Amino acid sequence: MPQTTADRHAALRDRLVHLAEAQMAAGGIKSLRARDLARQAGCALGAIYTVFGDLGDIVLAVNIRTFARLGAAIRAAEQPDNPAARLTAMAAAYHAFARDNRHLWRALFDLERPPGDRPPDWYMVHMEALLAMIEDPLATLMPGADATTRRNLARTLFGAVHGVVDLSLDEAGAGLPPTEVDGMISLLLQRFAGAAP
Amino acid sequence: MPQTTADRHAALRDRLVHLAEAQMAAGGIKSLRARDLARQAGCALGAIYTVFGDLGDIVLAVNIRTFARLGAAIRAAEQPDNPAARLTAMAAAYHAFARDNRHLWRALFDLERPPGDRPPDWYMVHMEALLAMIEDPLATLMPGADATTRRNLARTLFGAVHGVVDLSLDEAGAGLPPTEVDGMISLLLQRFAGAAP
DNA sequence: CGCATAGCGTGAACGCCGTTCAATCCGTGG
DNA sequence: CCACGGATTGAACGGCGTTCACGCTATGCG
Repeated sequence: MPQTTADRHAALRDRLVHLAEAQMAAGGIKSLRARDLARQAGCALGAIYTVFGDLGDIVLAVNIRTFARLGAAIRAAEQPDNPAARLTAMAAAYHAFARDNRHLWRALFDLERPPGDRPPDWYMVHMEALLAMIEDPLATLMPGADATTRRNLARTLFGAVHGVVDLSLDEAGAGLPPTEVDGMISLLLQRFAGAAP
Repeated sequence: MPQTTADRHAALRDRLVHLAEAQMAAGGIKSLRARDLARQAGCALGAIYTVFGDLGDIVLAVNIRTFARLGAAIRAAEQPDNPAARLTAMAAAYHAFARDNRHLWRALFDLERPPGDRPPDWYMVHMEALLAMIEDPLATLMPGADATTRRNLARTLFGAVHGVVDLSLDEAGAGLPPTEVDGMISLLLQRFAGAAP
């Protein structure tokens, strides 16, 4: 009994996720086609729906992997003792990851959920982990702040960095030139950290 | 000759843009259907393509109107003399507009352009006008900065505010609670403005 | 070993989409 | 009144995600 049904399903899942990741990295979410995946994976069109509910579920599976790589990239950034420098280093790592994984990174924020329902648990877990990494230097920076304040500040800083990176990677005209992004984010964070509370 | 072809085309354009705006406001870009528009406008399906190249062109026409309303909303915000207060007031107006026009506002940043080509001119014009409004208080705040620096700073601040607003309006888990957004943005801007150059 | 059966994989078919274009309609000039 | 040309039409096209009735195969049983 070398191949149970579950084994075959797991193998197919894996093949589909990797193929979808490659396709999304190359052409973005919108370039994902069920028929292309089936052909590349060597399975029938309908087989996809025996291991995933729909194409959106495959995107979610890819996003899990992307989130893991993003977290690793930020953790791998040097973490100076100086809290402001640490925030800057994390932001630079975030920017670098977004730039180097543009389509996969964008897919993280393109979850199209039916209106009003929560994001998947795993999304929250990864996101909370990211935000916790920001809260850490904040605790040093603002020893007096309570947990709620730190939580809100972390979300503010993340949103701010995310927004600057987002607009700069959209060639939409509102973004900074690529060479200026890290410097400007650094300035923003330095000024935030530098002002006395 | 009460109705030339051009008149009829102009009237149809107008009807289609307004219907598309209503539909997008209610259900977002993705809820726009050529067949719905044709039925509601009382025209044939093909008639749409006599006045617009494709559905994307209708979205662009709606976006022009949204951009104009956004600009008006921000100009209508009180403009205190204090530069930091002015930035805060503009950011609050931006947030309020985004909250009250969620889907139309989001459509502004959902331009799907073929990769590598510039956004339409009108987009740049409106965006530059927005950014110029930010540069104005910056000139007061940092008298020594040259034009390029001010331009980069304006884009940084816009991106930062945009990012915080964006994540908070996505119920994606990374955003601030709605009640905290204005306060946190204000704090961010105050700290930015407050630090000595 | 042969047969019945359960369940897995298949790909044609479904419904919906944006877009096109041959056919039709109609206002106009002769 | 007719003929003509541009404007309008909506059926048709190609492509999409998703489904499901069918056939195949692998397994348990007589």
